[in-house]
Amino acid sequence: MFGIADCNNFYVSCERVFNPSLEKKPVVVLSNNDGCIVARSNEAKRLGISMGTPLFKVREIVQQHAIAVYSSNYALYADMSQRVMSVLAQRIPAMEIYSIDEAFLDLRGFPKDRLERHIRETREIVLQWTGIPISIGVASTKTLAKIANRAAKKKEDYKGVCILDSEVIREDCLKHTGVEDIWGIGPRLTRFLKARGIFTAWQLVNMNDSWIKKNLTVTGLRTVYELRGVPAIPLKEKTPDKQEICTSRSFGRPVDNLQELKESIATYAARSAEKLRQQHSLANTILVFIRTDPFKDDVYQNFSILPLPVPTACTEEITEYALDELERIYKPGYRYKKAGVILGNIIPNTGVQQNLFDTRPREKNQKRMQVVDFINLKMGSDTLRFASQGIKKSWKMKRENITPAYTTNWDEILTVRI
DNA sequence: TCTGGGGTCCTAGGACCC
DNA sequence: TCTGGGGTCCTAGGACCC
Repeated sequence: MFGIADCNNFYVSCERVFNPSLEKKPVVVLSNNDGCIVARSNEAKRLGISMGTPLFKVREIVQQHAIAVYSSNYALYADMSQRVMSVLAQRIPAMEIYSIDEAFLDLRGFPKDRLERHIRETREIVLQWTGIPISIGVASTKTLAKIANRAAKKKEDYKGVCILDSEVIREDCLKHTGVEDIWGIGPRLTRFLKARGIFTAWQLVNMNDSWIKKNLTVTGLRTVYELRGVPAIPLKEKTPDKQEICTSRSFGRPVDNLQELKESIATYAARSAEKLRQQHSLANTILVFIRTDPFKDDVYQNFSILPLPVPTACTEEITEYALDELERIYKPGYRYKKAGVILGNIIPNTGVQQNLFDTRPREKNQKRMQVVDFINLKMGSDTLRFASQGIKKSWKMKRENITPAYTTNWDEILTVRI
């Protein structure tokens, strides 16, 4: 059996741990730059606020019902996530961390009579030790476990745990699951299926394989197998190295000059290089992109890809190239809204093909980066940084209503008065 | 006024090879 | 009038996930 543990309204739950007065009240958390709503408490969901709505479109409802609105606090959420995952890891033999708030659990070989009790206890312990409520779905495949998880969240009487362990329950669940709620079926396939009269998961699993493969490709066929109870998506215990690393942000205000764009690109290049070194890899290509506000007239967007002469993870070198590429695509007279750097063609940093005409002091650079990373790990990120990243960064993203980094910054630790 | 960020996987089609 | 067959590799674009 597979399980999936999913934190309920995760970002909202994190905020509530440190501010219990938010319990039972409508709360939402915003995306970066305070743009869209990306997490909602059950109370906010009931008020009809849907996932991904831009805040400005629901301002009235927010005011009318005094919904608490928070900027994203990723330092806090990432740390809380780690706590939840480490508690799960203590109780479950193997797992795959699937996202910031979800983990697939390997429950193979668990005696059936002890399974439910163990899962329920695990849920209690996570709540008690971290303050985060979770729901757990269990079934014979990942996709079915996802469906069980939805049921665990929706139906009160499941009390947060749903185990889908008989044919009768499976059939009943599939009949009550719309195709749009299947893991792996997105908006486009939903439209396609509904146009052909297929509305439920149960209808989908009864279609024949060749039709599914032809119209939904092999990924769709895998999903259908999983819904039938045949595992087709394995558990990935070890997170594979990233093949592509992207750092991009929208600006807090429009940026109309090259100097500030350069600061942002240097900042994103440095962050990307840091992620690259963390997984002991090197990049072969750098992509830089800039764009104006796509919701306004007179849009300009462009990108430039540079293949590197020698694969690298050196911040200085990556920044240098990235800034060159920026100059090639920058057009004056526009108000830019977003920029980013993507490193691609990533390879492990062992056994690198050298270049005969390379003049860079590679070993020296590598040692310097090691020192920079070490200091930043010990003294806090960005303790040492390149001057090209700018000092003021007045273009940086908007986060007008952010809570302190309670658990990761000594200066922002929670104060309790008794 | 205000609209996120970071990924993976698959396929079709073009370029190229013998 | 007639113009092969069988491949690989790469890229862009589209789909999906949270």
